[in-house]
Amino acid sequence: MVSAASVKAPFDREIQFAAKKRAVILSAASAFRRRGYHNTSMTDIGKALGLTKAALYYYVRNKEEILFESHLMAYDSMDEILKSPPSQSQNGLDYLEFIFRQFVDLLTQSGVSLLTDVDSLSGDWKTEILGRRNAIEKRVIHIVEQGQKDESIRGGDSRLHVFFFMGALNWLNAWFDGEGRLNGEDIANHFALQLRDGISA
Amino acid sequence: MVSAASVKAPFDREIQFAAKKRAVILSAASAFRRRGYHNTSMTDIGKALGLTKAALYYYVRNKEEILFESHLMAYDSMDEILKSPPSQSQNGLDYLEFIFRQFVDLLTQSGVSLLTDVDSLSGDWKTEILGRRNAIEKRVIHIVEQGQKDESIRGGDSRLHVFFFMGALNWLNAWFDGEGRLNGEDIANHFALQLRDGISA
DNA sequence: AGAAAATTCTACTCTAAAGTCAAATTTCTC
DNA sequence: GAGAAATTTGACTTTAGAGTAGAATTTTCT
Repeated sequence: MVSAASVKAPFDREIQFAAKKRAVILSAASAFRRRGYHNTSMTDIGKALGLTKAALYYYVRNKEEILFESHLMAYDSMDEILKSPPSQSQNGLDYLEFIFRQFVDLLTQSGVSLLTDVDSLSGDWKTEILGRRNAIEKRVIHIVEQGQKDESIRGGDSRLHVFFFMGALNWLNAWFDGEGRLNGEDIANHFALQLRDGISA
Repeated sequence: MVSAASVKAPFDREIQFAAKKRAVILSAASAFRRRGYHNTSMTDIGKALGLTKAALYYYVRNKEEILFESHLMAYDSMDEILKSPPSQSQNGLDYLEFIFRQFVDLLTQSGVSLLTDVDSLSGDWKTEILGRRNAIEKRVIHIVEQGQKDESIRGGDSRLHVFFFMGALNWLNAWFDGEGRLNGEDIANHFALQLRDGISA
């Protein structure tokens, strides 16, 4: 169904503004991922969108806000993925694989990027982002521990289990570029298997 | 045996200079790892050694050289590790574990850091560093392929196998901090197991 | 001790890039 | 199509931090 609201969207000022702001963040995030936050100037970000640097300041307060929102966007997506609960038949390992696959898809299919440059954020912004990352990590660790309880996942330090395959995810984000022989699905399949075999009981 | 050369070292000008330069690089590399290249100023680097910024320029041409040498230092260590050949009894998987353990030890025990900020290098320096990284990756991929041949490692895209656990290594470098409950040996044991189980045939 | 070499410092300059502002342009509303 | 609101721009200012020069200090050597 096409809602009344969504039909009106193109004429709604706020929605238009939000959509453009989002485009700025997404485009910048992609550049940050490829070249790094500090190697991407506001002029670069503008140019990629056919704008001058000054126009960007109509959408964001400053460069740091862009970095902050880039991080948020990634963590929002991950939170979204983590919302879907396991089906009753699913043991911990299966559920973990299910989540992990979606993480891989997120990074390979949607334009969302996992950024590493948290230290370029200051004060509250940094605190919030670190908090979000931590919460996600905790959530995944919890899934692993569920799996250890139902004996689908082998024992051992659950955090170390998680750090290992989350590293694969972060690294994937760094080398994957959308071109090349490897497509997202192949990677997801391969990684899912390596994840399973690495920690299954 | 203490060689004549090493006894003389403290009086040898060049050796003293090289040792100090090395200390600059190592200290800076550690700061780069923790806070990032661009969030570490030359003044910071100097302060950590009880020097002013200007004094650093007695040892290095510019900041970029420090980044370059930091990278080199890590890759030299990894090359060193990769030099030891497998023993005749060792299959591909065992040899890979042997190498991987030493990589983990390198990052947790010695002060060496794996940096990610390659894009802040320019021209030849960037090319060289990317080349070195590539060579190491190739070498590790080759080990995996040996393991696939001797059937100790399961089939599948060898590069993807490697990307997975090399991601764990890079990520380890980002979160490990020397304090905390987890010591290097525990991590090495855990990671080695997860590596094996993830790809063994 | 005194000269020479090595090392470090103070006090600058220079630059890239972030951020600002008032004016120009485009888009929407009636 | 006129006026208002939204968007974009060119031409600035500002700033953090890299890099430099020459003097000052420390170390080494005879």
